[in-house]
Amino acid sequence: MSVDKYAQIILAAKVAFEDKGYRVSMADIARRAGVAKQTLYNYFDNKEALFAAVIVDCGAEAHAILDDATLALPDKLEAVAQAFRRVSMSAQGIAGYRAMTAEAHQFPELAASFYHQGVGFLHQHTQRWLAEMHATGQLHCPDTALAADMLFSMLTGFERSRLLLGVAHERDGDASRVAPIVHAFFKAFAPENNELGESL
Amino acid sequence: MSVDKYAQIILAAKVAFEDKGYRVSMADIARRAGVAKQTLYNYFDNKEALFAAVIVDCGAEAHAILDDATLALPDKLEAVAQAFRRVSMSAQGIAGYRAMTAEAHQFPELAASFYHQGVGFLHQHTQRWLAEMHATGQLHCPDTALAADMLFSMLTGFERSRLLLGVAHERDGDASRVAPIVHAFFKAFAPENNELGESL
DNA sequence: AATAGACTAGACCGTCCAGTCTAATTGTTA
DNA sequence: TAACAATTAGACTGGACGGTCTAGTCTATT
Repeated sequence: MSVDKYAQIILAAKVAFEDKGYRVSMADIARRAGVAKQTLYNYFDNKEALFAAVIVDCGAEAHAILDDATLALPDKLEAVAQAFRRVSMSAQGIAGYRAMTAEAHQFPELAASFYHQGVGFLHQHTQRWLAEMHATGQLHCPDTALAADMLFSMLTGFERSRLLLGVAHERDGDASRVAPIVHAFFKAFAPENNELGESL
Repeated sequence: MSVDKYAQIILAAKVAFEDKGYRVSMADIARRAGVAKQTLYNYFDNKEALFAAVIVDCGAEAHAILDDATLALPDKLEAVAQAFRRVSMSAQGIAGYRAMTAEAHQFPELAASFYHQGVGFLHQHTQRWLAEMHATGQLHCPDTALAADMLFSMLTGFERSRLLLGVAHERDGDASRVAPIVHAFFKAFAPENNELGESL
């Protein structure tokens, strides 16, 4: 029962689940890990436990990256947005999202933790930060939950759908969109300190 | 081979796929349809064909609603946004999205048509309309593809994730968010006819 | 009454898979 | 070297499922 083998199994299982979803057979995972099937069962009680471990691992990974990025928050929202986008729109991010959403019914508590460890956490942070900006008059943003939703929606939303559906590929998830999105966000929530006609 | 039975099967299969994803057994679908398993195979060559028929049916349904809504486009973007949101965030919309994205690898051409019949179509329309608005100076929106992405992202994006992951339920997909989102969109793409300092 | 075609119920086949079991092998420690 | 734990390959079980087939029913048309 070595740590190496554990990591090796988790890694292979992660790739396998990303590749084929929860459907991959345990035999397939064992083959990818270069390990006997029984060894999987030495480390994990059953397939669900292995899947859960993989998801938790992904969550921890994402959490670490995002947690790191949020340190920059007061200064640079854009850096946080970049990090979020890098995590979410990577091939692994998309595959993980697909796998987790597909199985959310079967593993509700796991799905919830996937959310809260990942983007939900970032969402919370951002809300606090928006509230500050609102209080100091730098933004006009009374509904921080809605505003945070809008921001993170723009950073993944529609492109993610295209990636999930296989309509677009890879290169779409590049970083060049972050700046205009963040810019648009600030403009949308700029304080109304002049006579802007809001025609609609 | 009656039209009734066909519709009956499609309907039951739609509910079944929404409920359990592509995994539902044909026996289950037959049971729900109140029909013998063999009858399914009288109407459809195999499970894939049945799934495809269901997806096409959903696509047609969504397309009809959205096509209708786009008639209002020059006047009321908000009405279109409402329609889009109603389709996307309904329980069926979410379940269908989940089922289709989960199986996109297995049915790439089907996934593509799902996209193009649904939101992709709306996206195209909106782009043309944004281009017009940009040309007449009503909006400042040089990259219409990006802007349309941002709009539709905000209308579903983050909330859809919560619904897919089972973190939020139903009521989130309500209509009250459309107005502020559309408002924010217009503000973000308002023409820059004054000395707004764009600090970021 | 006879014919044809759709329908039903359920048995059945082959395949795949989660999970168990066993026997042999390897590696480590004493 | 001896003992022990971890690992391996692979056979095996039980069950689910896609898909086929069959025997027989029901309905409408001729």
